[in-house]
Amino acid sequence: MPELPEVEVVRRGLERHVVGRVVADVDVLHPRPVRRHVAGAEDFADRLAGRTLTAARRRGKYLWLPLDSGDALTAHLGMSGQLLVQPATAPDERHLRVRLRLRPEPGTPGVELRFVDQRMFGGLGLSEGGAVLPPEMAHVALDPLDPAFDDAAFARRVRASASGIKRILLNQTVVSGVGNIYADEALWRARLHGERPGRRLSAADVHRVLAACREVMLSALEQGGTSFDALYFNVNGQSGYFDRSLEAYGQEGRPCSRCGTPIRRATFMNRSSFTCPVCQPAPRRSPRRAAGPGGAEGADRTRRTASGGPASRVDEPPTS
DNA sequence: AGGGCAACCTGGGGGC
DNA sequence: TGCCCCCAGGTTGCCC
Repeated sequence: MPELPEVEVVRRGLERHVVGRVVADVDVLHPRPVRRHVAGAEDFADRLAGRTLTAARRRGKYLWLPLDSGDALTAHLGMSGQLLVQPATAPDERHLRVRLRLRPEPGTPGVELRFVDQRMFGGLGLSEGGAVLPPEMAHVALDPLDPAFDDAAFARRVRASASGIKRILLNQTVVSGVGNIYADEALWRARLHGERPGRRLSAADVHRVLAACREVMLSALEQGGTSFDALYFNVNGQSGYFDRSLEAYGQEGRPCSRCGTPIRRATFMNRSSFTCPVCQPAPRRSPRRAAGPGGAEGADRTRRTASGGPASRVDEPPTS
């Protein structure tokens, strides 16, 4: 599950191994990953052939490689995407979707840039005139590691919002690069429950969770960034960070390392959230009760277990 | 208008 | 043994 650190590791790998190379030709083996290119897979391949990849850039979880044509090759890894640099002789990966053959340099073996993606939530694109910043990414905010990230503006925006802080952290138009895993980790570090409405947080709360986002992402970046020396680089969220350093995400039932209380899993936003019920107390009432006029569905009232069960969570098992 | 949420995908794993 | 359902979650697009 690539979030900012994993994508940044890929960017560095691209910078090192493919920038300056010329695309010889392109095979689109599955149409879905280039679905965003409305002119079709063939046009996508034609526009890349013969072009030089001049840089490797990133915004949030999006990548792009400016071309000498002024266009850009764009990439998003989605949930399961990988960008691999492989010798042309390497056997095809099971989920190989797009192959870019790079023009061989004298005296070196042929190399390919391969987009491999099991689930195909991600994809490649060709952004016209997108070398500086693809318009398709203009809506994406800066990430917290960007020196130009405006902490004060972020705090103002959070504190003006009725949404839960986790939802805000996952909103790429507010802050980019944070996904479900690092959101949970940052909230655990900041001792904040993800359903706490932004407008009920103090400025100190917001700065604390922002600092925590930076800490967890930098920590992951250090660990991931040490392991891609080889020509082959493979990043799909499996950095060592995942095994060693997670305090909350995926730790259901394990004792919180601060207070020993078992970490709890809850369903939120159609996915899992992991929290320490003691360090990260849930907001008192459901975040907003009947925020709007149409609260019919919300009739499912806050479920409360006296013995310290789930404080307030709506658990709806999908109907089968 | 902006927030909330289902759909998009596939393979692995658990349960029966 | 085999099948079926659930689960993972980033982003888009639709609905309210």
